[in-house]
Amino acid sequence: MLPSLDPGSDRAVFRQIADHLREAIKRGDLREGEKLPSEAALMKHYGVARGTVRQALQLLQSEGVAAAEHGRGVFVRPRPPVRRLASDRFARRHRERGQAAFMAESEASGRRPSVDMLTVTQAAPPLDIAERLKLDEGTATVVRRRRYLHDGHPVEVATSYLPADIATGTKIGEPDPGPGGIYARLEELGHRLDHFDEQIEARMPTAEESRVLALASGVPVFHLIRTAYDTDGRPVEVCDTVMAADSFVLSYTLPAS
Amino acid sequence: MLPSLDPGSDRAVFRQIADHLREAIKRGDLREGEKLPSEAALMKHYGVARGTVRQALQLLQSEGVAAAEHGRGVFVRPRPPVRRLASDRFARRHRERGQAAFMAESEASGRRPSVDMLTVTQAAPPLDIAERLKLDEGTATVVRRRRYLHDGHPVEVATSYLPADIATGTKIGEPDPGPGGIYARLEELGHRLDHFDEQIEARMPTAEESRVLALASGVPVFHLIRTAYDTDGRPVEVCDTVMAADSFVLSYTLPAS
DNA sequence: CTCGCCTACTCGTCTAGACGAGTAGGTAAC
DNA sequence: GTTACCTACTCGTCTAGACGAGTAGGCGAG
Repeated sequence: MLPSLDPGSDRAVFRQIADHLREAIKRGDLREGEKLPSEAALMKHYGVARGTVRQALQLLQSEGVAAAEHGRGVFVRPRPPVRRLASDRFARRHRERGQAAFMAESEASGRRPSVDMLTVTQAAPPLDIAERLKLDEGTATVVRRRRYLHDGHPVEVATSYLPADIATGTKIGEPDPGPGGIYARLEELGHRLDHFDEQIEARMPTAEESRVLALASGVPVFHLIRTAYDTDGRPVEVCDTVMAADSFVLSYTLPAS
Repeated sequence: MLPSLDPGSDRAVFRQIADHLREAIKRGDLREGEKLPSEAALMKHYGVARGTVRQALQLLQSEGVAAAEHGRGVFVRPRPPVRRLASDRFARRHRERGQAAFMAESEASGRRPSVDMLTVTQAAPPLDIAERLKLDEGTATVVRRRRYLHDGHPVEVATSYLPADIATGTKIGEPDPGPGGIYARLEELGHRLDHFDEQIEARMPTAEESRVLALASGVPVFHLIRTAYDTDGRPVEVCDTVMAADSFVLSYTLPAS
């Protein structure tokens, strides 16, 4: 099934082995979730040392193509179900049905959403967040942190910051903010939402993020920072979100004029 | 400068070494572009084998924190200058100044943009592109492929597909489409642009992408697929773009209503 | 002064072996 | 039948060494 090494090639042996396995996956010889040949089998097939085989497998893992499981083997990394996030996902019409954005969308796609590790505290935000909220450094905010899961698998951690003068003493400062989520509460408090600015970066996860999101190696994260503005032009919330990039497709509509 | 190993810890030695170096970088002891201790120096400092040191350095590279340069050393990966892409970047008012989107924006941020590896061909698009263009499989399109560079560094490769019945025989089918780029030409041809749909994914690069974009290991890519619609609701262009994720921040405005 | 070579240092690749730890299936004791 | 153990197989970590190849600086020949 796997070809032999090309001794004339100047491509490193471990790269050639990785190429062979990658092709086999692409061809469909090895399907999603299927087990790759064990290190021992590859050593025998190619007649190389274990270190060389491991380099090849390491490469595939860093590409996000394969994932090793201790004691079991190396497997073709299954692609998790993808959530599509549309740019109208925070539109009022969705909110008025009484569901927060994540839950509504996730259920629509036929999956079981849940929230986890919810904490609500009061603290001064990081400097860049304070700037976005147009607050002086050290000004108190209500900080809502939570983890979102999809069919039990963590996919996203988000931290919201709201100026304390708006949120303290309201349902926003409580673990359960009630139907429609914090955006519904903000509007009830007289802060009619006008628009959101969303900034997107992609990078490799920190060790901490890798743990909390249970990420396989070779999976980057989306880092979203969203600022909500009310109709007075005041920023009323900043939400800092880290998402497993293999679980999301983001989608936006851009104006042509 | 670097601490010693904790023999009592159950954390693997190579992870501890990577932790130490990561902390040193975070603390600022090692600055952007600075050289990490050589493998030999780390072997001596920690009293471990070279393989162990290399595992630690490999880990940092896969995190995008460091980058090795053959024969020179391992360096704290400098963060390249970032381009911010706003959601109005294809607005008509920009186009009317006679510059295509990339060039205009790049020069505004004080950098030297250039385009490279430009090819224009006629071919049937991949199936998913054909679907977005609402074309039957096998229908011909004009395919424009190019690479964008920023101060001489490649940052983005893009492939545009336009229905042949619109584009063939126009300036869109020529290497230089003229002032304002292909969107200006489309509008002149009577296809007034209405809006764009942009879909964003993030993933690790393929070997091919890694080469063309000269990516360091540990740098993911943004994969954008943008569809342009005219005022008749007809899709008139699909642009498939792969961007070095460390060189971009994407920014969008979302409606609240 | 310039060019080319030599050398020391750097990372890249590969080998051969050791021990540890997680998994899974069979088997023997209860 | 259930439980506990044993064993074979898997990947994870670490060692010690070899050779290759790219880089950069010094030094001598021209």
